[in-house]
Amino acid sequence: MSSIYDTLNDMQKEAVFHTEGPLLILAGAGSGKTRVLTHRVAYLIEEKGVQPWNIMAITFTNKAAGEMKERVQNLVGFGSDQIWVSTFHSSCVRILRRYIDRLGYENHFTIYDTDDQKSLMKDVFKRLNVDTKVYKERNILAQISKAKNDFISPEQYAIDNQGDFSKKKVIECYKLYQEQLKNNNALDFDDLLVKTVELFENNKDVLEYYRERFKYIMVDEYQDTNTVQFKFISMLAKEHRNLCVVGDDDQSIYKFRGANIKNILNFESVFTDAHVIKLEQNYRSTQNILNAANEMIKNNTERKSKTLWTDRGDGEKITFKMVDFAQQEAEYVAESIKKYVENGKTFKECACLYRTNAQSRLLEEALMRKNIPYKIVGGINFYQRKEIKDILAYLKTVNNGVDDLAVRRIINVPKRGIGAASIDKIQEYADSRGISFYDAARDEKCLEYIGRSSAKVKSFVDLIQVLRTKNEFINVRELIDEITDVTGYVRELEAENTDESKERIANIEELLTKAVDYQLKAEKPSLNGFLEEVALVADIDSLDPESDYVVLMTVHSSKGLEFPNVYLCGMEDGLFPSYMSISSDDPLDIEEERRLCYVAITRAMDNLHISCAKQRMVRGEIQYGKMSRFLKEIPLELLDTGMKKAEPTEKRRVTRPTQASSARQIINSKAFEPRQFKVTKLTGLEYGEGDRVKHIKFGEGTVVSVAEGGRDFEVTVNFDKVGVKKMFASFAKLKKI
DNA sequence: CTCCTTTGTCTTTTT
DNA sequence: GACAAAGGAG
Repeated sequence: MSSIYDTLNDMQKEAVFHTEGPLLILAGAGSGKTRVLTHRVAYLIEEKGVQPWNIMAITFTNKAAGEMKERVQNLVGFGSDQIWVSTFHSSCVRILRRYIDRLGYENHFTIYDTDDQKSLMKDVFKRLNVDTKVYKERNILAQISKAKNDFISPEQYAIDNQGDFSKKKVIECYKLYQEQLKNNNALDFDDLLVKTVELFENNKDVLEYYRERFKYIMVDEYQDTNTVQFKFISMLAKEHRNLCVVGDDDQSIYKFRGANIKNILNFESVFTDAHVIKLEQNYRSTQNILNAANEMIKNNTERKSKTLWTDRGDGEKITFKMVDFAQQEAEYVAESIKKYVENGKTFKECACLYRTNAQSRLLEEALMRKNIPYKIVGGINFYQRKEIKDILAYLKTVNNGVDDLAVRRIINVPKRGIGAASIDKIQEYADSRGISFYDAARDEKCLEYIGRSSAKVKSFVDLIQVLRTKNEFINVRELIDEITDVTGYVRELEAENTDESKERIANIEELLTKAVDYQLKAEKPSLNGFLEEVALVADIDSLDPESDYVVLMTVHSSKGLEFPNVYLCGMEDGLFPSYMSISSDDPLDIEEERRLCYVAITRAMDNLHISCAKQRMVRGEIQYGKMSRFLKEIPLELLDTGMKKAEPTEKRRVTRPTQASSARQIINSKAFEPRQFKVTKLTGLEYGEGDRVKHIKFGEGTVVSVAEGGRDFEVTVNFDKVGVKKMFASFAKLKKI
């Protein structure tokens, strides 16, 4: 009898069937870990009788969560919406919305992004008379973030760094920063985790509740978890101990954000009875690409040994191109993509990866010149744009009157003649009374105190009050319309009539679309819910698999993705690896860069192009770069430098650590041609489009479409009773009737 | 109070 | 080279 689990290899099966107790899955790049996770969820529900709501799966991005949800849905069908599949951050928000009042916050708290944090810190600096020549907001925030990621409170931080004079200011700032956050009823990203763990520590009943609820916990990208995140999941898993973590120590690339690689390296010593499974078979890339990745990553000392192999065959060599100027590199990439597509391929198969966001500009220009559709991920996020932040600040003000940051942002946007002097006076009044900025602005006595421009402040307050009243009756989209209309925000932009202002209007319109989307999607739409969703999206979440465009992004953003045709640009010493890591006295910094490079290489399925430029502009200065040291770690036989000097005999000397016989390679390489794939597979199904079929759970229905996906068929069926469902053919066990 | 010019800083990566 | 902060003129 066949089942969905037949399509898994032995190691994957072992991981899926091992359901009880701690489990560490070391999953190399492209080894099908998402398949393992989704099948494991299916197995728990279908075979072990676990209730869907007893399962929690944590991913890193919303995109990964969404994909996982969908794939689980296809496998399980029933009750899958009861499983918690979400990111660390949104899980925490969900918990905090319910219980944060126990920590003295209000449940409709706002979430501060990096820009908000900076503004708040600026304010803290002002209050503490911090010399901005000596201290930088970013730097202090980084230190605070580090403390938070290690779950160190301001009080503890003060004790730990008592004698350290250089930390004196940081201690003060951390304390006041945290107080201000609370006054504004706001949490920053790190707080979401910290406050949840705090909540668990101080409220045993809450912890008990979630422990009972999440009997089975799975964590994806485990190598990138930090100490608080580890605390969060280990607290939850303590009772039932069914904690399954999936990760790859070679892909740990978020140390700068507090990720603790020890979480994965020491998993077995913390959970002494942990079962460990290695997934080393790669289903994504050609052997040439894997060899390059393997050879390079070997140079790292801190890792669990692991060698990826595939039975896909050697494939194409990796092309390497060195040019004189960075512009030529971009030109070369664009030209190569153009040729690639002319050969019957698509744009969306291509991705350009780079170390820093700044590199995107040249590529963008080159692609534009050649009329190649593209999308840039990262850089300036949609929600970081001025006009969007302004509108959101209005929404926040309407939603949460104590978010001083939001109120101060918009009190004079668009210009109302309320200047810095008036704002300072209101703030002064608010501080002396211990009330919020907005409440001060509403106060009659405060208006008297301001003097001249008090009428303008009054009309601003009236405006907000009207919006608040209206908010009771209208939805988010209508509220945004109301705001842009009544403030004249859009009208002002229209009058400007420049390219820039037109783009801003378009962005506001896009925000409206997003509000409508939210309205339709959310179970219980609310202003608060909208703001929350908006705060937690990452740029990568917006990647649309349907649209045909080249994707441009940093290597960091590319983690977890795969593309048939990958361009790795700017492979120069000082850029990749970064100058910071080269000049660092910690040799482990360069290892992190090497892992990053490993991630980059392993994104490629069929073709990998590496390029570098001898000269490029960085920060308005010309930099002369040498070829990246990482490139020299790739065996020369794997590279095609385009100089035709490689003799054919060299081909056979390619290191091949696997047993894959050449006969098998030929068979397999053929199997990857789409046409053949279709023919062999289609004959295996007894039903097709339009046929009536029967499903064990869903009853009878009509087949809408059959699509090939991975190693299986994805069948879409419109069931008479439950509607349209997507599922895998081998699992659905549909019977033709 | 606002607009314009000058000055300084930043660049590694982001939920 | 871009962008924000600061300073100066109207």
